[in-house]
Amino acid sequence: MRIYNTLTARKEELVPIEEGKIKMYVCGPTVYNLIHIGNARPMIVFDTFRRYMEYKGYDVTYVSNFTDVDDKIINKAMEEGVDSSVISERYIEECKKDMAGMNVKPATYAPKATEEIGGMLEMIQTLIDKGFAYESNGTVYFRTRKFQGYGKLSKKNLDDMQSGHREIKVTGEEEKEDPADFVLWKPKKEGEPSWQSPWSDGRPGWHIECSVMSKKYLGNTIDIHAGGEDLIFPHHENEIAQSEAANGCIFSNYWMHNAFLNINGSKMSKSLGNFFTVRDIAAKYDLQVLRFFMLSAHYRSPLNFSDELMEAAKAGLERIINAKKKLDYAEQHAEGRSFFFDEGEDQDFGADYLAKFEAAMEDDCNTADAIAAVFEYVRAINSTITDTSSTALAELAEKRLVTMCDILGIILDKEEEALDAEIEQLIAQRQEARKAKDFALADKIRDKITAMGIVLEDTREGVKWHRK
RNA sequence: GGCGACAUAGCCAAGUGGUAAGGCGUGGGUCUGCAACACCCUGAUCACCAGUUCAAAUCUGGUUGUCGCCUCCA
Repeated sequence: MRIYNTLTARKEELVPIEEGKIKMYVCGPTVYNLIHIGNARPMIVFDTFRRYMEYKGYDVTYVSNFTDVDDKIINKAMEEGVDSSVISERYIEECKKDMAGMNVKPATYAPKATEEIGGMLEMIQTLIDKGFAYESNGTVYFRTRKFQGYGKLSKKNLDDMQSGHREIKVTGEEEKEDPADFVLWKPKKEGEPSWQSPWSDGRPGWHIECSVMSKKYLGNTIDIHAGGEDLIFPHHENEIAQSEAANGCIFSNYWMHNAFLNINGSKMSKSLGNFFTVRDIAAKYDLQVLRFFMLSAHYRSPLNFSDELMEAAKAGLERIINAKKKLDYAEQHAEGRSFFFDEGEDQDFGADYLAKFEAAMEDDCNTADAIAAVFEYVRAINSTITDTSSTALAELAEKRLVTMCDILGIILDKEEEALDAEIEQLIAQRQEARKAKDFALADKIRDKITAMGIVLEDTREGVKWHRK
């Protein structure tokens, strides 16, 4: 498998530290609100990457944190007059619901920053002891210039940055030795959550959290660290500085970053009024549609979001689901168990499409190309498999289709909750009317059923239906 | 000001040296009582200019345009 490594700026063969195992860390959300669809992109693409690696037989340890101590959480808590843990716990739960809806597998470990303070205190102390950090009035800063590799991920150098740097006068800023230094620990203000430390009662800086959680659950050197491209600088650059300075070894061998999701061509923001939470989308679509939509472009390309594109994604996904239904039907009505004589050339049906699918995934997780293979396979299924095919052929075809969709995290036979007795009765009545060639009545009944959100399909084999 | 990405049919999107995958949509057809599903047919010379090459969407230089990061941010 080849993946694009931000650190080296090229595609590289993925060689795990330990054969057959992948240790990866994906930066998780700050839980101060419902997650938005931009948050969903890394969750979906890296979950898909994980699924593919697991399909290939790798033992993947997947760590994704929740940042549950942060200014935004504290502000929200103050607004509501509750403890900040009330806010973070609430949105962690909501986030998990959204992830389930998008069929994102739970991480192997999903640590919360507030439960890892001990490790942070240790790492900060190590950095101070090694001369990479210093304390001033209770605040601990990282001595950026002391770390020689600083800028290697984002390809920035400290001197360039300075020229374009705006004047930022935040409290405490004057106490920095250098403007590029960043906070590892800061003292609490009144009413803020805090932990005791040798330097002050306070809380950790954002960057140190990930360094520590990665180290605890995955070790000093990991295979892959991933996240949104906006995290490259400063977050990931700072993580590298902290971890490598403290641990004395490479932090992560590969860095993967997904591009941003835009809304109607511009960046999503509350002020522009184009801000959508995953929950907003769930009100209108099955979240599988959102997932499918996200995978329709390469993860490193900017992706635009709009109603029109969601509708197109929905239509495409339905095409795949229809093929699965067709196979289910064929299996149930097959005329013979084993392959028929004239199916000789189909005994490895789908192998070439699966190969194409895998080849696409091998090339930096090219899901857009992989989906093209799925569609080509769907066409092949639709035009060669019928209810007169053998069960063996239909099952083989289905197995391969499901394999591909499992990797993409698409569930083909979701739903079909039992029909209400009422709807079932209506369908029966309509069939009666059709038999009697009373098509006016039949159409009237169908309109009624349609109004209930059910789409009927009359096929040679009988009436099929699905929810709109 | 510094760093970087991108520009492919109506829309979305693969393809990074050998004469353009796939999806949605449109139009035509087959099937069907009709509709839906499905199938068949239907569409681009790849922003522009110059260059390298037997050969470029694909490499080089330039032009134009769009976007991102440099500040909390997926």
